[in-house]
Amino acid sequence: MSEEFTIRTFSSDEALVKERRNHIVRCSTKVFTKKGYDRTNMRELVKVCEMSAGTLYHYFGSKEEILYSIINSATSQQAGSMEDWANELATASPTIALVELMRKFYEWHDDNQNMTLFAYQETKNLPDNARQSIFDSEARILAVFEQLLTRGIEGGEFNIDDPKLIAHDIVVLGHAWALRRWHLRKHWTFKTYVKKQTDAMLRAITADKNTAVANKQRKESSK
Amino acid sequence: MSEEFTIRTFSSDEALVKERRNHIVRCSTKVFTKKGYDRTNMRELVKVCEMSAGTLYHYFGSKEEILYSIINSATSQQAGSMEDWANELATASPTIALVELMRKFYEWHDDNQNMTLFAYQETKNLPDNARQSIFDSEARILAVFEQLLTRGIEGGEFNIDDPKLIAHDIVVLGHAWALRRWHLRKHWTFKTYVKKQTDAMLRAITADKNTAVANKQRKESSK
Amino acid sequence: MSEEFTIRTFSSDEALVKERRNHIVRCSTKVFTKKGYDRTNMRELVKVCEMSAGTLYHYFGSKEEILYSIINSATSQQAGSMEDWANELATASPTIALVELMRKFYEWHDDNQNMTLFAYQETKNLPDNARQSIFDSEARILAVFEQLLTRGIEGGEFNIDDPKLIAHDIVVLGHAWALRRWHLRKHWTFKTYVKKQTDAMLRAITADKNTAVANKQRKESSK
Amino acid sequence: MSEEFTIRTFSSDEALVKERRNHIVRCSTKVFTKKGYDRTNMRELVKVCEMSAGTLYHYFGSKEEILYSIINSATSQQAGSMEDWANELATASPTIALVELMRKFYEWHDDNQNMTLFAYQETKNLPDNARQSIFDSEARILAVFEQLLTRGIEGGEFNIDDPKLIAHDIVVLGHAWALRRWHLRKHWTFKTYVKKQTDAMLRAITADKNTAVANKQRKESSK
DNA sequence: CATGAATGAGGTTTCATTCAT
DNA sequence: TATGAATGAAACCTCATTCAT
Repeated sequence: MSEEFTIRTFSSDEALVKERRNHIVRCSTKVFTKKGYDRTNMRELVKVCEMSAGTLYHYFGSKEEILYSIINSATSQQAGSMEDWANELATASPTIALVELMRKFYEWHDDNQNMTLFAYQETKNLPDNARQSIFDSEARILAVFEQLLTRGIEGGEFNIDDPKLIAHDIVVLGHAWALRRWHLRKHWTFKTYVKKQTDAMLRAITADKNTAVANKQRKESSK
Repeated sequence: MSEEFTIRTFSSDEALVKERRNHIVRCSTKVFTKKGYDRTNMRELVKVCEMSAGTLYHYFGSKEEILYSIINSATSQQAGSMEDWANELATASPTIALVELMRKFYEWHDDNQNMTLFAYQETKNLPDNARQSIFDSEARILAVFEQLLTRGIEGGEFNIDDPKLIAHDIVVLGHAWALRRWHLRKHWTFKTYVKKQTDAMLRAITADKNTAVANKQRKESSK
Repeated sequence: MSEEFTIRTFSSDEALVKERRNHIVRCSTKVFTKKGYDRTNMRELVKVCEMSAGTLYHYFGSKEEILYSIINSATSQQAGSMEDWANELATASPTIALVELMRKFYEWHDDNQNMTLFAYQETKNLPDNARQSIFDSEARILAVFEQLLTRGIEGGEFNIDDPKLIAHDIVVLGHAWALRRWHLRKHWTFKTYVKKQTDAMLRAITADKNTAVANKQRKESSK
Repeated sequence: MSEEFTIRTFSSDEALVKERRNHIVRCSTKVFTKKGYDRTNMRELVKVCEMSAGTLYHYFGSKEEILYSIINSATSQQAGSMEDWANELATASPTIALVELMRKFYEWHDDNQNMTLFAYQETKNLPDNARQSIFDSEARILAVFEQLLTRGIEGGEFNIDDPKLIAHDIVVLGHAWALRRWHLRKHWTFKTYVKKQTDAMLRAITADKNTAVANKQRKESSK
């Protein structure tokens, strides 16, 4: 089993380390996601972080560790938000919850378009254990959708074979808004994109009334 | 309007230029898509092409021009194949044609997984006019699906609001097989992935019988 | 004449300065002699000294001053020990005293192998006045042997042209045990090395009986 | 068993590689041995070699590889010379041969004083396999003296217990001229140093006449 | 047309030392 | 007195591209 990917620091003041790393991640995210990892050099990074190279290397051991932190921070923060939103919608009807959650998810990728592409680009080049950690956050996001879909199936509201795959499709179509903005922007605004994808998804997974009733009865009789 | 992205050569023997460029593109595709553009250096490129640096620079003006050629060659070749297949299926029923075309398209991305991610990664960094040329090929692929969907709608077989968006979704879910192989491979084989996505797509867009008849009539009465 | 090499401090409490400097020298000797001067950084030094960089720089003005102190401390301590031992052996027969003194000297270099090589390596790079100070201690060690040899000559026990050179050879062959351990360890243990070198030395410098008597007479008649 | 220490090159023209490496080694030896390995930077090295950094790194993979080449070149060249001289003296009497060989050996270290110290300093920091290769050359030099001493013993001319140790002492006292020049130069010129060490060595190892004759007879009777 | 040696700017990272706290 | 975060010059090495052969 591979060890956790660790980030070097020369400081032992945990609060300070956390603060400085946050600062560095926040500042470098912009330039990294805009220009790409390899095309951004440390000189530039240091400039946007408004610190000296030496200071930066007190809190990170390498450029790659910063890369990891940027992607990991974005992805795990996203996963956390999704889980929070899902909790808030735990009592809403699956349909309403799904619409809302998709909207939130798609909004995140609208707000962080560069990050979405950046994560696709650079996760590949991370060391195994670092990549695994990113994938874990990704999995949490997929799980949020999958659980909601499963709730809908159990309630008879949705009629889906493979909720895992549908969860995956929802996520991919959200990413697509960021990954393929050049094509999409020509034809749809963000609002219409979300609306249309949400509608299409609901149409595809909503059980028709007969089926819904049948499903519900089947569930209940099997208790 | 921006000028076309041109590729420098010192040779005037067009046939030779074409042959050498093909050779270079073919040889360097593998190493570029595997290791990434920035992480592949010219020394390695020259080695896999089995030529000297000087020769390579006779037929290409820069590393970036090779990058462009690789992506452009792959994308336009893909667009060409899609158009050919669509022509072959021009008389088939839209449903059958769609299933077949999706399978072909997904197979392409299964066979060229690295290329799919590579194109997403690197197209961004190309100069405007080069990027535009890639996008044009992408647009041809989308058009193939859109036209087929439109044919289905016109024939009353499909019931779709926005065939452009559906075409886009089909394409994105094909790309996903390559982009997200780490997640997908855990749960589905290529065959089941294609089957499930195709089925889901058909379920979502196929008009139920009543609707189909109604659609057809409406279409015809509006002529 | 060049000024003495001085070591900066920001403190005026002499006892504290002495204590702290001793501590630093003692702690850093190990890591310096093991890894080399240039390959040991201040971070590591500060860690083994269990103090902050700031504190360390209160008692030393630079890394080089620590280097000097380490070598000087070792060499002058060695010189002191040799002088003490020589005094203890002042009444022993020259032969016995020499055997004993060589053993002590060789033992020192067996116990401080890294230091011996380190002093050879780094003394060269010290500023002139610092180097001179090290050389003075070295000279004291040579003097101990030279005086003992001279006593033996005067007593007619040794038959030597140039006791200064013999003293030098004794010292060098002691250093060799530390400098050339990789070669020597293959063929000899420390014990046999000392025994053999001592025997060889005695054989080379001991006057045969006739010569011894003649020498003694010559000396006395020349008074 | 450890692999050989290899030196990277990007060229496949062996003759050119050899020539350039020779040039680099020759030029950088001076500056390296004068200032030390760590205190000499690549900028300076490149300047004295009159080439660009890129060119230098075509023929060596790292600064350390140059270090190795410098030491290895000097040591193996020295070993070669010693073997050649020993061959030329193969028919001379052991006493004459030893005197001559010592003179040659000491002259080498007089001519290459910086190198001698440099080799002692830096061999320690080389990787294992590189260090081993240096030690092998060292061993060849020791073997030259040991074989000569053994010839002298077999011919009854020398009376030595352990020729390996004597060989070692001869070598160390030669090195000492370079390592300890600051002390030695105060008291002896090179000529007198060689003369005195040679004389002392002969006195120590030459069998007295009775012993010599006895040795010879014993040898012959045992045939 | 083909070669591959040469370039040198620019890449990432380290380091001894200082000084505000 | 003691701390350790901050500095920024300078370290080693790589690279796309050229041009003499």
